[in-house]
Amino acid sequence: MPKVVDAESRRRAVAEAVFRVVRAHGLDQASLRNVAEEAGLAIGSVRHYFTDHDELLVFALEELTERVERRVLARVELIHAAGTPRGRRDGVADLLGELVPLDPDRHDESVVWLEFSRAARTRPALAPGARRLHAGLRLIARRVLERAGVPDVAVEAERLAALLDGLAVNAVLQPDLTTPDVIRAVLSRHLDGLRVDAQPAPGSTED
Amino acid sequence: MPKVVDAESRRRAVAEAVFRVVRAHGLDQASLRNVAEEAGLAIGSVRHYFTDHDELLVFALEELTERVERRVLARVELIHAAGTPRGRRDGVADLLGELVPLDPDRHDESVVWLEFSRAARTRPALAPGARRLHAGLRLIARRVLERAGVPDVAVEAERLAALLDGLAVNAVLQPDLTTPDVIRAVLSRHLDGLRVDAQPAPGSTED
DNA sequence: ATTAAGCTAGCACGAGTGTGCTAGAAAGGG
DNA sequence: CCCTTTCTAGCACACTCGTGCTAGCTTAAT
Repeated sequence: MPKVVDAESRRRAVAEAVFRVVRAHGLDQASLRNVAEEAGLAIGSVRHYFTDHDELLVFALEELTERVERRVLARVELIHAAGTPRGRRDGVADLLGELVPLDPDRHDESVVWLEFSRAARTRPALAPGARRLHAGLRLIARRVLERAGVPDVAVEAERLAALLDGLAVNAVLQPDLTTPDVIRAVLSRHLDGLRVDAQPAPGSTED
Repeated sequence: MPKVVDAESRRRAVAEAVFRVVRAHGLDQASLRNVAEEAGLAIGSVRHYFTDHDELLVFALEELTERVERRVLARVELIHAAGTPRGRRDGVADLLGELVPLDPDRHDESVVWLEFSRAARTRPALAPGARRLHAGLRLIARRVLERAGVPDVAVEAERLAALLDGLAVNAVLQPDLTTPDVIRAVLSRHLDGLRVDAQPAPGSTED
């Protein structure tokens, strides 16, 4: 048999190249040729792992989603582990901080998120992935607020989700004005207004 | 002399065509050919009014900005006219509602705003216009909060601006989930949390 | 060493892009 | 009338795009 290459890791490497191109020049510049060059491969090689241009973008979007989900789930574990209300509040702040561009890595992630989400508006192939990310954020917001005993969770979850998205968008579009310090201050102010460090709601010790 | 055509109104008509194409298919589809067809003109005609593709997009962005500014300024007039605190609070709510996609027209406007702002990240020609819109929103937020006597205006203005941007983005990207009702509820909740209907700050009767 | 599969590399085609340039149509002033 | 200027229309060029297709390289099993 031939040279055996771990196909999945190769696909992930190409997805990384997609992220770099999108980051630097926008999603519409993520052509097969540009991505192949960024990945250090010939265009034919990329097409050996992805039948379609669409499939490449869909895979990259799934890759992004999984990466975010992995990070968020790790944070959820930490919150479960924390016993004191104080520890919980810090855990929540860290969890939400995970979803907002506080460091260069997450900044890049937000850039790619915005590019893909925007593209999904006019590219049907990307719509399911974008929807999943959107719904995931709302789910997290809802869970966090329920646990904290915040009233009117439906509206508050939308408000929190909109704030997080807004901060991410601002950091992406005007990074010199929306610095990590500003983001942290705004987020902290919002949590104070919600009294997230209050006692947990009754019957919320499990799950 | 020849057939005299009002050049400025013709440029504005072409800009409208840009908006329609961007709305329907995204900014990267706003090629000279597509825009010309949408405007019912030949590509050569469009190029008679715009030397460049960039100039066309920059003009369209300026047109969008002027439209928003006109609407906002009209609202500011109304707030100045209102005497009672109650009237002022309603005026503020209406002003902020002007910046968020509550009806189809403003929805389309938000779509175009997001497309241009995003494009400005990798297209230098659009950067000044996008920056102007961004700064304008913050200026309005700051002014409104100062008038309402909200403490810590710097952070609160960023929070309000991020919320407005986030609502707009969500309405653009997932319009079936982020309905006008949701937007109104979130905005109202946020204003309640700020106590915008409190007494105006001392020395804020002028300007 | 031979074989066959996975992999790499790239040519070719039709479609779409911005732009330089040109030729004709349209219409008010002489 | 004709002329001049604005406007309209579009050809042509070089470029990029996704994709169908093919030829050669690499390597593990026989």
